[in-house]
Amino acid sequence: MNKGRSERYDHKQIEDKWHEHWNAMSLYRTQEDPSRPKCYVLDMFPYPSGDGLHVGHPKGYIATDVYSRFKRMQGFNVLHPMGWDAFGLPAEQFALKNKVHPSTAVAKNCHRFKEQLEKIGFNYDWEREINTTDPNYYKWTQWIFLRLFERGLAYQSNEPINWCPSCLTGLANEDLDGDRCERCGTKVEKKPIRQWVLRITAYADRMLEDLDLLEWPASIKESQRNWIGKSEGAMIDFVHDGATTSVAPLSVFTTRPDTLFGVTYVAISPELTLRYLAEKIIHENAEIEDFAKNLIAEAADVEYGAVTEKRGAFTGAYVIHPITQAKIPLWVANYVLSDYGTGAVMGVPAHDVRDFDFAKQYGIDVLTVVSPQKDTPSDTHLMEAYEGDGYLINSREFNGRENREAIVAIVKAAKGKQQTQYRLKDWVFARQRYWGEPIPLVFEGDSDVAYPVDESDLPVLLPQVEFYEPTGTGESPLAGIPEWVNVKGYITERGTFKLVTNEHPAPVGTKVKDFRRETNTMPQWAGSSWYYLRYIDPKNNEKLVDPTLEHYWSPVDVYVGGAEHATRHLIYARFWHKVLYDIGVVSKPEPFARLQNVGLIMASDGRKMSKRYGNVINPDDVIETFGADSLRLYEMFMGPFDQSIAWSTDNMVGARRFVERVWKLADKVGDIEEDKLTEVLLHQTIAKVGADIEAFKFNTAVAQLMICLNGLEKLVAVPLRSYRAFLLLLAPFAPHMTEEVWLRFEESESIHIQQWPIFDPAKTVGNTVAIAVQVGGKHRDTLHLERDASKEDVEKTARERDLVKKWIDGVEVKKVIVVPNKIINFVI
RNA sequence: GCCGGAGUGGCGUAAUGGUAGCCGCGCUCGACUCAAAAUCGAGUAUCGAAAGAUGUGCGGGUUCAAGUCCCGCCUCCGGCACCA
Repeated sequence: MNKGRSERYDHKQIEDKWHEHWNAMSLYRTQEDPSRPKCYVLDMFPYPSGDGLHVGHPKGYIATDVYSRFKRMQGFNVLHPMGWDAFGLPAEQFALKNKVHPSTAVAKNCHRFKEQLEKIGFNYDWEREINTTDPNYYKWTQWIFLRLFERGLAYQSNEPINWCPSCLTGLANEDLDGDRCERCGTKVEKKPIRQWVLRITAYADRMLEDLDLLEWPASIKESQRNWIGKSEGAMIDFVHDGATTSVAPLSVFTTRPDTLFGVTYVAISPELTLRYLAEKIIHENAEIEDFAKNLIAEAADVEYGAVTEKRGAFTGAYVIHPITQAKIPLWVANYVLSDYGTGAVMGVPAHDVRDFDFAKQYGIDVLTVVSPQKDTPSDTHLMEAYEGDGYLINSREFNGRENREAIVAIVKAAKGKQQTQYRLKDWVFARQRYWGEPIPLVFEGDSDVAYPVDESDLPVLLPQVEFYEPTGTGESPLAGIPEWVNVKGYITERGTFKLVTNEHPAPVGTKVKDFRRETNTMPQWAGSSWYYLRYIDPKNNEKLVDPTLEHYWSPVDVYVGGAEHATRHLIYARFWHKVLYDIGVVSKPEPFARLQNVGLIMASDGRKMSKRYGNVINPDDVIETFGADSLRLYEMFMGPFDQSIAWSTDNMVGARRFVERVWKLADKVGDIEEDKLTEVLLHQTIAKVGADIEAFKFNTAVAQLMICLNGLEKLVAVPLRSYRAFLLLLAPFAPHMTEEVWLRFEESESIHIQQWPIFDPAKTVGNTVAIAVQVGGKHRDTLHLERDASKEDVEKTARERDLVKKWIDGVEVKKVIVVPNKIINFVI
């Protein structure tokens, strides 16, 4: 029983002690157990920066910790791992600045991060710790690349890509913030360099469709939908006027083929104009060439997103309308984007605001072909474009038909074809930097035909070198390491490159040749696109993941991280997962069944916490002063989990008080019966806390625990039964203190492997209820009655109350509404 | 411009269409103390002495009853944006 009065609550002593014990007894080690339901709870693993953690970082980790402890107590076999996303530009730049090798810096930073995390008392299974920079890990990142390569999902490109002149590397579209480098804010340039690109667009449709399978926040799904940007429409060809049959016609993409008869010009982007000039499709014309070049230069100058004046010029060339065979003037226009669709649009001024503006400005005809009412003559003097639906006019045999309904027929008549267009672009996957996974490909001689490295030669190790500064020429620093680049080997019958060394000579009779390695590395997103699978089988060197284990643990049940990953990590990981699904490595179509976004913790000044502003709160300091349990409780209590809220050390004090009051309450615990009121309170609390944790409403779960504590404190003596249940409910939030107190009353093992308390719905309600009395919708009195009292009794009692009489005497009561156990309203 | 989300005390916030402000912070008063801190107790939306009235961004509406539902606005946050 009660082992004497408690000592003063010494969080430091208690927390250190339990970290050691839990470690020693491997309390949180996870093993597969097909007899129990599994629950895979995952945090977005951190990039271990040199600055260490601030109090905002662990908020999500605390939530998954609470959730996973709760699920374990409910009988689930829980997988809750942690690791490090340690490749990438930030790590490399940190290393350059501090004059250490990235691998040294990473090791140090990981160590520091782990130390900080351990102080918070997380229940991670550290035996499954992973690190994306570990060759045993990136072997499999490279392996996945080879699968992409062999399926034609990785291709080389010399198209101009986004080049950050400050980071000295190419960037994917997703790494841009408008037209600036998302990392350093520098305006990116278009630069044609050789790149590896992943064909993510091939999966656009499936990624869009399968969003419906996911229990994710609506905002994230919406962001992904916007990012993928699907448009249904048609591709329609306009033959160049006077061109020979060998010249390919000009294709335009349109979502409004129904307006085809309203085309009064066709506009092409300045880039396409230059190409047409070069190919002599447009007659040599220095004026137009200068004009197009100017438009390109201007566009590069203009602030991103700014709406600029529409400008254009007639090129002198014509195209032929696919149905009417009319000659349509070909214009160059600054509002036609070169990298969406075909870089050409059909101009329908009457039914597109942009085309209307352009046509007005240059005196181009406006021809109405859709009229909102049937049999209404067209308004030949439109004041603005009509983008709505209606009936076709001026459209020959299609006149009178509903515009949408006629689309298929018009496309057919124009010999066009239905087509879907996406905003999403293929993923620029190569980086011209040192600190990333080498892309496992080789080239023979000067050829640009790539051969995949044979699987038996994986991983392709990143060479340990002194000098790894970027070259700035667009080449990776690896290109400057000839002893790494130049290799000997042969091409196997499977078409793979097999390395030949002194230790591993070629089979007799094989012709060994010189090859050079691909020197680009992978972007930081590579390692994080599949890491959730590695935790399932972290030591496997034969397979990416054992199928039985994968089948047991997949998918991740709850994934927690910041909303800023909506269109990068969460898109890339879904893409890779679907490829792995197609080749049978994983068994579920989606990696993350449920996603919960964690809101930022802002500094108390309302700004982001940042070293730059000097407003960072270090969790180590908070834990030193208040303890990890208080920090955990406060971060869960501060507000809705997904909302960003400012840190307040004042409010932090409240959490600490709560912990101390629970601690002190142990002194009042006695082996006595639970009275009815306390029983109801406990059952209500069990119900509420469980439901709230499941729903990630930790703030109201903690509030309920406080309500419960307030109730227990009012008792002269606290029944052991009640206190026990309370500790169990609090254990996921405050694992150290509850463990310490628990073992004062129990001979048993840890509180964290106990059964979660069960509640009886019948016991969550008391015998009496408070019923509000309203007269004319206004609150006038409160009745305390037996629960489930009849409507008649409630009304009778209410009518006898002075406070009610006062309002209903002398007025006509038209109606009486009674909501059982809640409210009675006299309608007057 | 399109899409998604949010506006409630001094502050963080809470409310299956059913007593708006639970819980916490702060503040006020009281107890304990030589004193202070800590702790404990009482109070704390606004106006009003009270009765009562008012009150969830603004304006309408539906309903016996609206923070919650509907219509029209305003503001803030996030995504996309000359995307054809």
